[in-house]
Amino acid sequence: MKSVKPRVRFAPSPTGYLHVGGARTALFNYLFARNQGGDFLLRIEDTDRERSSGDMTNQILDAMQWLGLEVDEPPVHQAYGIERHRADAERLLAGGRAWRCFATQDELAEIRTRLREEGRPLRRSELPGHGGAETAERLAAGEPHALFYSVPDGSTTFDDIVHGPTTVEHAHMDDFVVLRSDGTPVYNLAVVSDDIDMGITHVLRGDDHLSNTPKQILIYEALGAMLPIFGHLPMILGADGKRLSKRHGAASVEAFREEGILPEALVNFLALLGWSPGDDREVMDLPELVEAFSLDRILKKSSVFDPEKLEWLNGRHLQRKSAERLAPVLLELLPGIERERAEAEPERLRAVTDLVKTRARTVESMASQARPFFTPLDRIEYDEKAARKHWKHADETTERLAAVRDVLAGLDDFDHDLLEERLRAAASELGIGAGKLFQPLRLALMGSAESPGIFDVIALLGRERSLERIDRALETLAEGRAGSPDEGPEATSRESAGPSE
RNA sequence: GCCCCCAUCGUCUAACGGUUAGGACACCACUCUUUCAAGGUGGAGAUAGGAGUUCGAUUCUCCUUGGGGGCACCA
Repeated sequence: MKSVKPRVRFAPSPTGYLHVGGARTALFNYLFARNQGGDFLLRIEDTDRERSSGDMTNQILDAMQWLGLEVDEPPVHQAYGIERHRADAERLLAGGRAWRCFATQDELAEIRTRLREEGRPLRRSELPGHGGAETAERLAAGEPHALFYSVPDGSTTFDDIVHGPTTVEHAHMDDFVVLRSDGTPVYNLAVVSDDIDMGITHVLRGDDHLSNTPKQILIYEALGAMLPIFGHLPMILGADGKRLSKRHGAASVEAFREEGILPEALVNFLALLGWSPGDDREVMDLPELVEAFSLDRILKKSSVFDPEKLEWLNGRHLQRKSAERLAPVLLELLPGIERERAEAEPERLRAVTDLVKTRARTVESMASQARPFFTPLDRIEYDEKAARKHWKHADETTERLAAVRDVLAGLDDFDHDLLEERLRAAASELGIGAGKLFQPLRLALMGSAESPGIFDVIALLGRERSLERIDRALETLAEGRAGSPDEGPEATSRESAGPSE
């Protein structure tokens, strides 16, 4: 057995954002290449100039980089190979494997309809006045014409790496265009020509290309090239069983990125669609996937994209990821003022990140949980619902917050365990359950009834900020602007009404 | 219409012909607890249907049904 270094490629057409289906295809190619120590290449199928743009190409490049799918060679642009495509088409013609077609598309459509009814494939012999003098004349007259591949009798069999042996009868295959009358190549020719040129050994692509494969194999053979190994990956469907599209919500890599999904999570999730490591592992990063990947574990069945599982995985990766690496991501999602302040306190940002990453499923939610830690005093807003519930009785609340204030004011060391000891003691002195003290306090410190553990919050806020926040809450209560059951929904304090420090 | 492909819990999946058909997401209950999460424990939930082959089929074969893809001078 000779072992050739595998060379694979991902070949998207730059007609929009990188679709998750495309990303999955790219990923499998990448995983295979890395696992085998082969090369992973990128080819932009920009033959169709009208639907392509450099902008879209850059978006694809960005998305792949974000996912961590590094390419081994500069991207190839299919459009640049057009001369070779033409030359290959000429070779087909010279070898008697193609014919010139002077018929218009309308004429062809008519012929096709007729043949379809009769159950016969399109062949050159079906064209009126084929061959002979007429063709020669029209050619000499310089009439534009397309080149059609001439499908021979027989059948084509290939051993698909995921589907196994597959055979197609040529009788079911029409002769097909390889070169348009304007001299541009058609997909099936261009791909084969490029894959030969790039030395591609394995073609891993979506299921939807399965029925193109026999045509391409015929071209390979006519061109005298060695066949690559083909592997057709199952499609990714939406919840309704239809092919995944924008209708199903986010369908592009970019969209998930904007929704706060980590690249690790998306890669992990995509890898698990149509493939599994064989054991019960689910949460894996790119290197682990590379290590575990093998083509023979690819499924044939198409799979449904489940955004909820993606989110769960994202949560897992959030927990796995170090605060150092997460903090910059979080920082970007903070609003201006909070971002500035967080940036000025990298240590605190890191600690806050550690605290919130466990309870978040997206970086978005991580950011919104981290935000209150950095909100300037006069901008803190108290959640209305929480205030109605936990600050219901202003007097009582004031008494309790004041007690907490005293405790904190008397402490130099804001250590988690010490805080817990003192505050629990305070609660029992007041003769109330811990929750009755902690919830109003949480609201005072964070403006919300939901936050990380209260002792962590205090420790992280630090002495000065904790005290000033409690003071502000006390003032707010005194002014009766929050928590009063009689007041309307506008009772919550606003920036404009905020007390000065 | 013709051709091709596919079929295990709602979803992602495991089970080289012999398992009480396993795990994960989601769901439900309980638990932990200062809130929200996370975590822990438990529960419900599948081999599409029908014929074969076999001592024995999720697994092999065929049919049906269902789903997907393709049949362009698109890629």
